[in-house]
Amino acid sequence: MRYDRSVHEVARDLVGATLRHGATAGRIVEVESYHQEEPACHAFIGPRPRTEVLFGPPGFAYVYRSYGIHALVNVVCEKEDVGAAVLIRALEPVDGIELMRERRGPVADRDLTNGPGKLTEALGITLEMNGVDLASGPIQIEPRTSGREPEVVTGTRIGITKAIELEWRFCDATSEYVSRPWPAAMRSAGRR
DNA sequence: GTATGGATCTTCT
DNA sequence: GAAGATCCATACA
Repeated sequence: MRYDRSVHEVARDLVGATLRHGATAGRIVEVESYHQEEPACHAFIGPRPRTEVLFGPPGFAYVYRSYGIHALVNVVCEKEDVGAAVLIRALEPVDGIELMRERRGPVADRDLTNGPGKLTEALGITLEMNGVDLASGPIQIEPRTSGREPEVVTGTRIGITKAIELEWRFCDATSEYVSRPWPAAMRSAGRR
């Protein structure tokens, strides 16, 4: 997978790919793209110590702390010095499901990885992995080569207060593991 | 089923 | 001091 191109193209291609860390892996079913041109992106205000990875070369992991509690994982895209990344928001468990259950505690299987903070906990991805190389590091991404074809649908991003009009959320409509139900417009169009 | 508040930390005002 | 790319427990319908 090449990451030195439009963050939105990469986001679409990541739906259906596999995110792997150690013995655990999941099929990516929901992502969002962020770009320094819009205010919801951490890179909007320019490079800061916390966000320097966003401005580094593509193909690296940007892991940061959200709401003081959770680790969220992103894939850095576009060329160096451009701050853009794809946030991984939900997975379907594929490998190491027992280990995920141990890490996540007593929750339903559906809740193992259907949120950005949940999937990092289930896969054991921590803040220490900020800046690791996805081509050689502990976190790997395997492009979809066979198996189920995702039905990619787009919508507005979730959990933000700025640039909420941009439809930069990409989901697999065939998956039960998206983090939230579809926006009303999608449901009324006949999707689930 | 929806609604609300707490946990906890980095960054900015 | 406040807000944020969140999750969970609890309360109520």
